[in-house]
Amino acid sequence: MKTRFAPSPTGHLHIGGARTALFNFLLSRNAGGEFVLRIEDTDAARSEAAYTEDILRALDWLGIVHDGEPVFQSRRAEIHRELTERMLAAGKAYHCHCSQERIDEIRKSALERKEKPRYDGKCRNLGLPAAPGSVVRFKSPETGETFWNDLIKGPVSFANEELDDLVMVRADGLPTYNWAAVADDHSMGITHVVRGDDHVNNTPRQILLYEALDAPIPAFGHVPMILGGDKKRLSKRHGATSVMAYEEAGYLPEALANYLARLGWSSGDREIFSMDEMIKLFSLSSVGKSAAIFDKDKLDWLNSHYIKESSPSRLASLLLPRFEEKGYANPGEKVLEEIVLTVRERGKTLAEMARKADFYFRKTLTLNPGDAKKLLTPEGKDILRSFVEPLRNAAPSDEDFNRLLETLAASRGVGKGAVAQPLRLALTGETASPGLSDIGRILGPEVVTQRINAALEHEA
RNA sequence: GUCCCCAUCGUCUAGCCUGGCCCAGGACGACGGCCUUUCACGCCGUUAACACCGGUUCAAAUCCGGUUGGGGACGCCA
Repeated sequence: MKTRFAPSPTGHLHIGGARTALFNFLLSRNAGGEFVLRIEDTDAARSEAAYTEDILRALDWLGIVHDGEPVFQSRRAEIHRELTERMLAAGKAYHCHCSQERIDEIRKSALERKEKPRYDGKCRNLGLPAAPGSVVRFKSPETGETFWNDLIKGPVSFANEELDDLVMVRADGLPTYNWAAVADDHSMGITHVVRGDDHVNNTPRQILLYEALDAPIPAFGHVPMILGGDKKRLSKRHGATSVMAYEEAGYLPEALANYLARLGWSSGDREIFSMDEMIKLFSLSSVGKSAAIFDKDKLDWLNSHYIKESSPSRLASLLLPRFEEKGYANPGEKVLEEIVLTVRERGKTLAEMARKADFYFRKTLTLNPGDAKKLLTPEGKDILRSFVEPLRNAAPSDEDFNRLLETLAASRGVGKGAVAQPLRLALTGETASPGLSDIGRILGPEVVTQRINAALEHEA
């Protein structure tokens, strides 16, 4: 088995493409086959090397590894030319001299008549030679039916009369998508073509091309689309669609990969899969046939699951750049890991964790006026003052701190929460935070005292 | 418009091929509760679906037909 992922470098690798790549990867690895990457860069105007880089980086980040070096379609012109000659020589293709204007006219009037636009075959039997500006068209069978048993959708068939004579080679000599894909998949020995649903209509054309080439026809599998919340094809307006945007937003690669796999594929009731487990369990027959809506909430859940499972040292090294970006000094591995431990279960993404850990690093805190007004009342400051002495020297253990809260609360006849909140605001600038004894330990007595004093001086 | 595909809780899905174990299971979310120094985490519980119509059958989410709805494709883009 040999599968491939064949993106065109005309944009970032997006969620849908990543899932297609993942399925190809899982399929081939499951069967012990090969998985290759082919960059379809025949559209010189829109292709950019930077996008190729992005695609490579994104696949690598997700843990989707291809075999061998990436293949660039633009460098296979010789093979394409050869195969085109073969088709021409066999009378399976012909030169077409119809002008762009004529083609546009045909399409326009067909649409006006509410018909399916298609080439009328004017040059089909003229035996025209190649000429400047001419294209090569496929002599598509006019009768019969093209059928294949889709690996995901099951039996699919098209009446050949629905298909017109597609352009194989453009006027500039470069092959069009359908022809290049067939020529490459054939010459590269691809056995299984797994791609997006939007290619279903190309498949009968491609099968006809294989037949004309007298080449073995690969198995096809069409993965359903990923939709946005409005059931429209997922696009930028639904939010982030590029894979690397998810890295920036603080998602773990295993979470995204797991989520993407479960979007369309399933294995019983199971939700959590490592890449190895997915490889072991994957099968195209358990990929659903219907489109799926991208659900960020579920991705978030998976991400927090994997964050909770990650070691503090891994999270610390992932978080460090986010702190350095804000100009904070590296407090050292040990402290960083302690900080991580206090925010690991409080953030769904690395970005959220960093945000919740921000107060540890700040030189001075900015108190929300509303919170300050509510908590730094004369009584609140009085409570705060009572913390000064006990916290002056060493940070108490969690147990001792809890006892301190109890004592303070009891002496005032209030709950522990009532005494903890002013201190929380003083130490973190927030009313929600990690546990106070952890914070006290990480900040150290000096900073704790300093922050309490700053809060005491705060004018409501 | 034409062609192709799809149709189970709000969402991802199991079950469908090989009808009965399904008055439909799991997960996310939402809601409620417990835990608790706050916020989370965790735990417990609740909510909610076989699109519709007809047929086959003793029996249909499961098989067949139709309807409706949704998506995709109709480029010298990929």
